Amino acid sequence: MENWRLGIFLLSNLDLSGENSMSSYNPQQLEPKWQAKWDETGLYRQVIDVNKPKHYALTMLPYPSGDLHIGHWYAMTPSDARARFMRMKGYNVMFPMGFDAFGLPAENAAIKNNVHPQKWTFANIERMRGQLRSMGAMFDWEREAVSADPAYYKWTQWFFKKLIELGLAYREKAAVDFCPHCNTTLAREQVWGDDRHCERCGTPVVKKELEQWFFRTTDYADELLDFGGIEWPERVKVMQTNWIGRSEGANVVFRSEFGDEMPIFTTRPDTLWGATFMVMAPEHPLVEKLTSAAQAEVVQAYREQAQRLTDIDREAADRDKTGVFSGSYAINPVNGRRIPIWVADYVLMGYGFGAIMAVPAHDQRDFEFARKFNLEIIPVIAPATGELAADDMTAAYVGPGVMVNSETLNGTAVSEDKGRKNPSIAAAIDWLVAHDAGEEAVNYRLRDWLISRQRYWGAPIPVIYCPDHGAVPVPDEDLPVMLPEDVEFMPTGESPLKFHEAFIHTECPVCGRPSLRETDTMDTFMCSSWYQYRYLSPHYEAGPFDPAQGAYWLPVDQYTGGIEHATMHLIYTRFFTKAMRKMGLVDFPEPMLALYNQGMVLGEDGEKMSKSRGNVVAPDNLVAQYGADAVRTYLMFFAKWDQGGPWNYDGIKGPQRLVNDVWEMASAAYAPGQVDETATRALRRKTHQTIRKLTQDFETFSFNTAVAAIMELRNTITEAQRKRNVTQAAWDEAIDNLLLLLAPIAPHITEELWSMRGGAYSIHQQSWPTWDDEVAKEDELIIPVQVNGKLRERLIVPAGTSDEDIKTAALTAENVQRHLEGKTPRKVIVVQGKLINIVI
RNA sequence: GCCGAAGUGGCGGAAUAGGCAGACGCGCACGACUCAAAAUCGUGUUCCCUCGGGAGUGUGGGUUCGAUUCCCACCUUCGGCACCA
Repeated sequence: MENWRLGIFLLSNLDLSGENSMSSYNPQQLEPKWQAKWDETGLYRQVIDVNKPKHYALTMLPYPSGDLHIGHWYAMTPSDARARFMRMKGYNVMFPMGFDAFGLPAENAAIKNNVHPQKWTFANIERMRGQLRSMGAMFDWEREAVSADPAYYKWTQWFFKKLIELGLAYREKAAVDFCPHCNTTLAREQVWGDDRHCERCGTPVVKKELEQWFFRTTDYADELLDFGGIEWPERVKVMQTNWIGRSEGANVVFRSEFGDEMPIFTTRPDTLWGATFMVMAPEHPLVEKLTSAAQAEVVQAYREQAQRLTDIDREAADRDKTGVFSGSYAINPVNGRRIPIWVADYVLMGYGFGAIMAVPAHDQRDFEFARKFNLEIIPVIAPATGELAADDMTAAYVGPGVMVNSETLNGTAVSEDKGRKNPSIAAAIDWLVAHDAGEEAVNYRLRDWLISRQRYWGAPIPVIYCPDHGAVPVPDEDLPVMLPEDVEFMPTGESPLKFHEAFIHTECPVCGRPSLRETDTMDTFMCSSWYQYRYLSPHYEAGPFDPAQGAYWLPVDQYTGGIEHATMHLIYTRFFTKAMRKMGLVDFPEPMLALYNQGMVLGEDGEKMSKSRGNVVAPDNLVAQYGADAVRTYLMFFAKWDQGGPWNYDGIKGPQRLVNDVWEMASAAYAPGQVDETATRALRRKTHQTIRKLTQDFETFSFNTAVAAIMELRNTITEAQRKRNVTQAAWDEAIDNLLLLLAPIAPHITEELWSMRGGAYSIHQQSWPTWDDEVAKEDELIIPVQVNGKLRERLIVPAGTSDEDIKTAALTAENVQRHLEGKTPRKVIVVQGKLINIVI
C-alpha cells in the first residue's frame, strides 16, 4: 500500500516539461536546505535578552524508543508552531528538547538482543535527533539534556541527597506494589486500572514487603491541592484533586480491654455514639495480640486467606463482606461501651490506621457487615421523618437530620456538609478535644512516592550501607555514582548491579569500613521531574542549573503534553519544584504556569496505534512523500489539538494542496489587469480578517480553524489571481501576510518563498502581522429575516444601515410579505447587525 | 456506584455572553483538459420533496420571538476513581 502511494507520488512529481523545473515545489530538496541554513546561522539559539519579554515553551520530552512516531509529531509540531508564533509576537522564546533516556525498554532490548542499554539508547537518540530535525522545529540543540548522561544524573543523585537532608526522603519497609514482569517495585501512581496493572507493561502487580526509598510527597498534599496562579486544564486539576483525596475528620483513640491504643480515623466523628464494633485490617499489627485463644484458629485461617487474595479480588466493591471475630473487645471512648473487635478485609491497612470504628446505622459498608454477622445497630442520626428503627433499616442512613442517642450532643443539626462545615461534626470534634479523646485530623489518599527500582538502567541511588553508620549518602565529591558498564543481563530482568562485585563493595564514607552500595536505581520519573531546569544550562557544573539562566527564563510559561501524566509526572514535578524552593534553588511554587493537553492521533481505523493492529502511521514515509510542511499542516488541521482523532491518508491531500497552492501563488509573477476597486477592497479585507483570526486562534490553541482560515485566504487570493483585478499593492500585502501567517505552521516553504520574494532572512525573525479593523470591516451585511423563527429572506444592506431601515426593508420583502399573509406582525425583533425575526 | 468529557452530513470537523446549522477540508457526482489515466481547473454536494416547501445537531420534555448552545430526565461512548473509613 505504502509503496503504491509512493509510486504515484514520484510519477506525479516528475516535471517533464522542463521549463518550470527551477521553481516547482520540491520539499525534499528545500526542507533539508533550510534546516541546514537555520543550523549554520544559529537561527534558533536561544539566549538571554533582557530587553525582551521571555517565554519558556516546553513540550514533554520523549523517551528514545528508537523511532519518532506520529504521536511525537502531534505533540511537538503544534507546540513548535505556538512557540514560533510567540517569537514573532516579540517574545524571546526558549523551546528546548531532550531525552528521558533511562528506563526499562533499553534494558529489555539489552536482554533480548544482547546490546548494552547505553549503546542502544544513545544510538536511538542519534537516530531520533535526525528525525526531529526533519520536523523543522525551532529546538535549540545546544540546550539538549539527556537524563542518562552522567553529567545529568549526577544532579539527579544530588537532588536525592538534598531530599534526604531536608527530611523529604526516607527508607522504610512496607508492603509495596511489585510488577512481576518488569521485576521491580512501582509507585502507587504507576499502578493502573481495575485489575491494578503495571502502567508500563500491563501485568497485574503483586504486594511485596520490601525496604524501599520514599519521597514525602504527602508533606505537600495541601499545597498540591492549591492550583492558584496556574492555568491548568480543569480535567487535570480534578484528577490530581481526586488522586490526593483529602478527607477531613478526626482521629479518635479507642483502647482494647487490655489497654492497647487503637487509633482510628473517621470523617464522621458525629456518629461515634453509634459505633457498635471495631474492624481491623487482617495485616494490622495488633491482630495477633488481640486474638483470643478460642478464636486463634479461625483468625489465623482468615488472615492466610486474605493474604492469598489478590488486590483485585479484595477491592471488588460488590463482593460480599467477610470477616471473623477476634474474641476481644474495645472500649468506645465517648460512652464507655464495650464493643467487639472484628477482623475483616474491607478495612485496608494502607489507609488511615488500618482500623476503623464501625457505625452500621450510618455507613453502608458497616451496615452490610453488621447485618451479615448479626451485630448491633444503633441509629444516632434522626432524619426529618422521625427516628430510625434499627430492625427496620434496609440500608445505612447517610442523609441529614439531628443527632440522637448521643448524650450531650443530642439535638445538634446534621447537614450534608463535610468536615467542620457540618455542625454535628464540628460539635463532635469540639467534644473530643474537650474530653481529651481525639483531635481534628485530615487524611489523604495520596501516598509517599516510592522511588526505588530494582533495575539497572536508571540513576543509582547514591547511598552506602555501613554496618556502623547505617545508610550513608555518597559524598558530593564522589558523585555521580556511575553505572558500571561491564554488566551481564539476566533473562529474568533481575538487576545486574546486584551481582557486580566491584560496584557493590565499597567503603563507608564516614569510617572507611567495608560497606555495601545500594543496588536499586531511581524511578525515571525522578529524572523527568527537574529536566526543565537542566535545559537552562545542560553543561553547567556548579549546580543543577545556572542561576543566572534561571533568573531570566523560569518558570516554564507554557507546558504541553499528554493527559496520561496527570497523576504521575505532573504531580512529581510540582512536588519537586516545591522541594527545590525549600532548597533555596527557586523562589516560585509551581514549575509550569500554563498547561495544555493535546489529544492523540489514532490509526485510520479509529483505534489506538499499535504494531499488532498494523495501523501505525510512520512520519518518515509521510515526510518523504509530502514533505514536513504538509504533514505539519495536516496534523494541525484535522482536529482541534486537545481532541485528536483518526489519521486519514486521504485527508492530508487538503493541506498538501494548500502548500502547493501557496507555492504557486507566491512564486508567480503578478501583473494586475483591469483593476477593480471592490475586488481590491475584498482581498484586503480578507487579508486583515485572516490576520485577526489567526492571532486569536494561535492564542487559544485553535490551530485547526487557523489553518482553515488560511485556506479561505488562499481561496480569495486564487480568485484574484485568476481575474487579475486587484492592485499590485493589495496582492503583495496578501501574499506577504499569507507567508507570515503560515510561517509557524509550515516553516520551510514559507522561508523559501519569503526569500524568493526578496524578504530579509529569516521570515521567522519577522514580526507577527497586525490588522487594521477598518480594513477588516465588512461593508455589506447579510441580514437573515425570519417569520416566526423560520428563515424567509436574506437582506443585503450596506454596513451602517439603521435598524429602522432594515426593519422596513424586511417587512416589505416579497417572500416575507407572502408569509405574513396580510396579517399585522405582533412583534418584530431586531438583533442589531445580525437578524430580524417577525412574529405574527 | 461516584467524578469528568463528549455525541452535529458519506467522513474529519466549524459555529455556544441564545440569533443564517454544516465554515474549512476529505470524499463523491457532473463538466473541462487528455488517446486515456493521474494531476489540475470549474460546478454541485445535510436529508426528503409534488420545487411551494418540509425535516434536521444522541432521545424525550421544558424555557424563549428564536435552542447545537440554557434547564430537567434518559440513552450511548470514552477517560479517571472505586470497600479510602
